[in-house]
Amino acid sequence: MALEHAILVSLLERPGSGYELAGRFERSIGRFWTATHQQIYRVLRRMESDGWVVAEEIGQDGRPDKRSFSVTGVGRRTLAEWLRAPVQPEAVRHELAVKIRGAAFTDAAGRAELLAEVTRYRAEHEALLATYLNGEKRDFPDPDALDVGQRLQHVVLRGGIAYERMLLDWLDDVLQTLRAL
Amino acid sequence: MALEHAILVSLLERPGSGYELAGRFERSIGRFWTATHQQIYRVLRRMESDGWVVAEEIGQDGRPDKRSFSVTGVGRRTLAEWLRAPVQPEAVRHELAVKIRGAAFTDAAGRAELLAEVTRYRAEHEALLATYLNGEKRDFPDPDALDVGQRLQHVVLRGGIAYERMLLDWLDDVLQTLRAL
DNA sequence: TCTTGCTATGCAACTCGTTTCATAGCAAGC
DNA sequence: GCTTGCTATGAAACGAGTTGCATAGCAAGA
Repeated sequence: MALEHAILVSLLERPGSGYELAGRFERSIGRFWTATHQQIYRVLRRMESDGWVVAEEIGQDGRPDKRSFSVTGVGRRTLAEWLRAPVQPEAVRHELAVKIRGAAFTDAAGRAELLAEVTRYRAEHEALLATYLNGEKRDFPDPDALDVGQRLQHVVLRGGIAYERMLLDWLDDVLQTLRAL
Repeated sequence: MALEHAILVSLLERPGSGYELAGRFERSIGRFWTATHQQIYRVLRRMESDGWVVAEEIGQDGRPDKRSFSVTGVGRRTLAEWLRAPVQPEAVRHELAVKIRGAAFTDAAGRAELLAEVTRYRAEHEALLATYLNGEKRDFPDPDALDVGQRLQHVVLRGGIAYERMLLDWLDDVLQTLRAL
């Protein structure tokens, strides 16, 4: 499990409440590690009781109080230790690939519907690539003038961009293959 | 959940026992949908009681009996229905990306260790690409002489190859970035 | 001879992840 | 006035996935 560690990284980049973290997981970190607010709150409680993070109660008027978390020395050391450990082999789950192989066992109408679905899926990822490229222009306009953290964030974003480009090319290949059956 | 559907596809490609399925998930299907033998047995039992598959008891001498499963008409229809449904947005979990961003919060020694780990990880995926390319040469030597099922299997394999190539390029980018910090 | 490994299936316990629901006040729009 | 939506947190239940263990016979190698 690495949700704890993803949270540690996010809180080191900037302290924040569970709610704020959930928002970040929706937006930026969720690109490479997804989590719902339920998971985040549960894991945060465990991390707090293990002393990895501490909460600061912030009373707000008009809004519910929030608890802003920051990483402790223990949390930093835990992260450093995890960084040294080998990357776990990841569990691949590519539903579309299953569907494509499954298309061998349906009729022409079913394959036509799959083709339409792949087209829709492609458009979704084209939009995602566009937001990545926009984010890159916005956040990293001058790649030579970045600090260490920004350079690392940038290389991860480049990974997302490379992935989306590869995916779009492959989806074109899939569409051609389906049409040519 | 799509483990059921991955199993249906695999059993349509060729009927087999839970054990054989587990082997296929280790080797070929596991490239895009992982599962352990525990999951497979459990799901097979549910699928059997729902009438998606039927078992044929095969007594073997010297070895334990096995139950070979094949897909029923109900199973086929279930698969066809699932094929028509939209692809679910997948839960991305890219541990290495978390580690790379985490590297901003460790010292030079920690970053050196991460660099070594990325190098090891790269070698692993280089080997994986080699087995994909070998499999492609072996199973699809003449791309123009394939039936529908093989064409679809081939395009999925091409996806795997494209992914690994993209990943290797990106890992080179990561290594350069880490070295230049 | 002993260990390791393969075929073949399964139980039990646990952790992880998702979904649904609940509370609560405020702001914005219809 | 009513609904929708945002900030902010959490309980409860369920479903999915992992890990460890058990059985059992045979084959191969140290």
